[in-house]
Amino acid sequence: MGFSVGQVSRMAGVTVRTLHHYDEIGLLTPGDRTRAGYRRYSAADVERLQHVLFYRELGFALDEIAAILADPGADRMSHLRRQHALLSGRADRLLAMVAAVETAMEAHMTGIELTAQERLEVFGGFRPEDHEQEAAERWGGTEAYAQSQRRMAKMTKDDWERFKQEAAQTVEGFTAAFTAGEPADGQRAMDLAEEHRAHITRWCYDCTYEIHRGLGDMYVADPRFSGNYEPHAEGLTPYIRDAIHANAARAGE
Amino acid sequence: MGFSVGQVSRMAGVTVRTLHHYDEIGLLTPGDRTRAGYRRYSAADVERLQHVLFYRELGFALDEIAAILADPGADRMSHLRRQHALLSGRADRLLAMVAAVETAMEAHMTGIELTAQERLEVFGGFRPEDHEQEAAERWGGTEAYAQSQRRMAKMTKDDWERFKQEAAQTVEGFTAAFTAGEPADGQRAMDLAEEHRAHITRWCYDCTYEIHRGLGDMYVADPRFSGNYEPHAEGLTPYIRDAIHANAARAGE
DNA sequence: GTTGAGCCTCACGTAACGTCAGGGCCGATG
DNA sequence: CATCGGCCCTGACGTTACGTGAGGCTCAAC
Repeated sequence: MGFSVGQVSRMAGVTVRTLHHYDEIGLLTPGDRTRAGYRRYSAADVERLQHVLFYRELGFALDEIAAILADPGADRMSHLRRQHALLSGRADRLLAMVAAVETAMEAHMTGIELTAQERLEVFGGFRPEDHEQEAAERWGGTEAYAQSQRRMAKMTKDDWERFKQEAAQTVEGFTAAFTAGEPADGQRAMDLAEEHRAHITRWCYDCTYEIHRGLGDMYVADPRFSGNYEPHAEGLTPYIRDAIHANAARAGE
Repeated sequence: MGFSVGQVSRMAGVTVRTLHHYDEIGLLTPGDRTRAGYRRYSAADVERLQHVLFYRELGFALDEIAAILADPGADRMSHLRRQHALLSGRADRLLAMVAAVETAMEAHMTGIELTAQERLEVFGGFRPEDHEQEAAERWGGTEAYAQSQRRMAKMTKDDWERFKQEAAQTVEGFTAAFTAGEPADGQRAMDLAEEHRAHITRWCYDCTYEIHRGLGDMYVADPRFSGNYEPHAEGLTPYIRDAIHANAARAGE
């Protein structure tokens, strides 16, 4: 008994070449060979292969996988814990992205018949639709997002303009604090961050500190936000993010 | 205005070299250059980059991504639909894996103090624990799995032996049908598949046709199952899977 | 006894970058 | 105004994780 390369490759859904490769680099050396030199994989070998593929799926390099599997201090339970942490992290991200796409689809459909043109008229290039998608992508908040959608949908043109003006004021404040050289974890910057959070809560949805931190990170990462802030002052976007984080830290959690 | 390579790389979380590479292969050519030859990325360029990274994350090759993004017939909505399908597929798989690891952890902890030794004694190598983990990995059934756990936990040594005997009978039947050359989608094979499904439902949990199909696939993929079937006849495992699929198709959905 | 499927070992090819090397741009600073 | 540090440029070779044959052995089956 024991399995040949072909059998193992079919079981595990990899190519024969991959098995050869893993043998070459010593990641998975079959326990035995026939007298003809054929590789013979034991059940234990196949189990090891499955662990390899598991970690590979999660994006680990082969030498890292070798290190993980070689660790003698790692018992079955610690492996499971590690795998669980890695998997749920990935799953969270994916679910957030799914939610983002769903809401984007919704926004796309409803937005068309409602206000697409009008919004463009009012805001020029700043399209809330675009921001909504990305926002959802980060905090994946099905709940908060739905809330936001409902409120936003009811807003009139006047509301939009007031909303935008308030937002602009906050940005002004941040710009002033930033160019004045005040630290991002200073009193003023944190107060502005809190004001920003309140602004969102008032107009859009209940913005927790956690969500707020997510927003801050996104501002830096997304050019549609940073592109709106950076023209005021180079480096303003990370400054705002840091202020948000400092404010969240101040607030407790 | 417009962004430099460094700025874009920081925004998107990629290296400068990656942007150079995408420029080289024509996947993402910056809209403009300064007189000094510096790349200048427009907001549209950055958006394109985000789409590229999105599909890259999902495992597409760069030339495939180029094709996707080049498709003139693809409007925003069809992109969203595609992304949604891809994402939810991945998310499903990940969630199933998370559930699998969770139940494996549970089984590991409770199993040790309960019956680990006894089960080993009875089955000599065929450890239901191991099978449970892998089963859960496929159909990720929190519900069905919990049910199974509860029922299994109550089984006595005698129950286990009857269970195993029934299982062996089914395998015998499959082996006979297989070696007799009867097709996997034939009457006999499908009946055996149905019997197998009933067997699981009786002893373990409510095995729907969908779950059953998942099991069939797993039997082929996992050496702990295939290793138990293949000794009866080479090729028996895929035969059983095909019979299960045929039976599920016959049953309607 | 030969034939076809499966296995072996080189060995070069490829995708998607990483990593220097050698050399311009440019805003601040002495 | 020189120069210094940071950012940018273009080659060009290195790396990872295999893909893809070439040429030849093995083995169950007809």
